[in-house]
Amino acid sequence: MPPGKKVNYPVACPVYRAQRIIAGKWKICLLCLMNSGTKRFSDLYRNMSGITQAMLTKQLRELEEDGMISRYVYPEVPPKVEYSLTELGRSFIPIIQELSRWGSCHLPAADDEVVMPCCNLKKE
Amino acid sequence: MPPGKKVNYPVACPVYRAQRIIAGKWKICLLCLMNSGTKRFSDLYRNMSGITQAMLTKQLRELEEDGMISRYVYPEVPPKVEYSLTELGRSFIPIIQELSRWGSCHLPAADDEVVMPCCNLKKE
DNA sequence: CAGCATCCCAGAGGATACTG
DNA sequence: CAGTATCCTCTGGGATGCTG
Repeated sequence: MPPGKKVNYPVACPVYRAQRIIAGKWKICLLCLMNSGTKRFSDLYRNMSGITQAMLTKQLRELEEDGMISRYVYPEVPPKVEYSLTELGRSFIPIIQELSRWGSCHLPAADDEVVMPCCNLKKE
Repeated sequence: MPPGKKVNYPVACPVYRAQRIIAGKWKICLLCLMNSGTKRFSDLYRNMSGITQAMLTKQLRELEEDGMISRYVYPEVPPKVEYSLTELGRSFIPIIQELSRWGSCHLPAADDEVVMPCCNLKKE
């Protein structure tokens, strides 16, 4: 290997920035669910088994901070909050589909295999 | 949202299987380095600032278990070990490049930005 | 040179209870 | 309904030292 530049701790690299955004345990899942349209908190909660409300809130906040989703609060009682993908969020869906395709082609499937909703859209 | 099936804890899903494989802090970095050809342990170690030998060994073992890289030990003293991408490993490089492109286009770059070697190859 | 063995820690993830 | 607020657990990642 030529002298070249050392690869620094890769946090600042674009690939790693991208990876970090979807690193959360439920992030991809959420993006996939929202890909089919705007969703209420309760919609998401009811359709993800295993997640707690606290965790769901946290993951949603993080996705929002990263600009992947937007949050709209209706001024009502009881509260109503809707989440939807932003442009940025939508632009990431194809990569999720790539990952899914790669995973399906190259790796052994488990018995309890479940395919993310959005990944069934463009399965060639 | 229609009743449909609940999305189970997404560990068994192809996307998540794929994600887990490259989830390690140094995995993508290693794949990128090896993309330019076979590398010795010391090559990798010297070119990644911040990693410890213990950690490097661990990450390499995991990539090997996942079939992403292969390991060849020369029967010599002192030891000489070479690592290289497998077919599977090579097939993942394009996705890394996608991630990099997405990260570069859509996200603010840091000052100390470093781009993974392999990500400069196919930057359109 | 290319590891393995130990010990350690921060933070991601989770359980549970409460509320405007 | 859509959240906070606390507290707890587990594991990915790291530091350090030793060796065939």
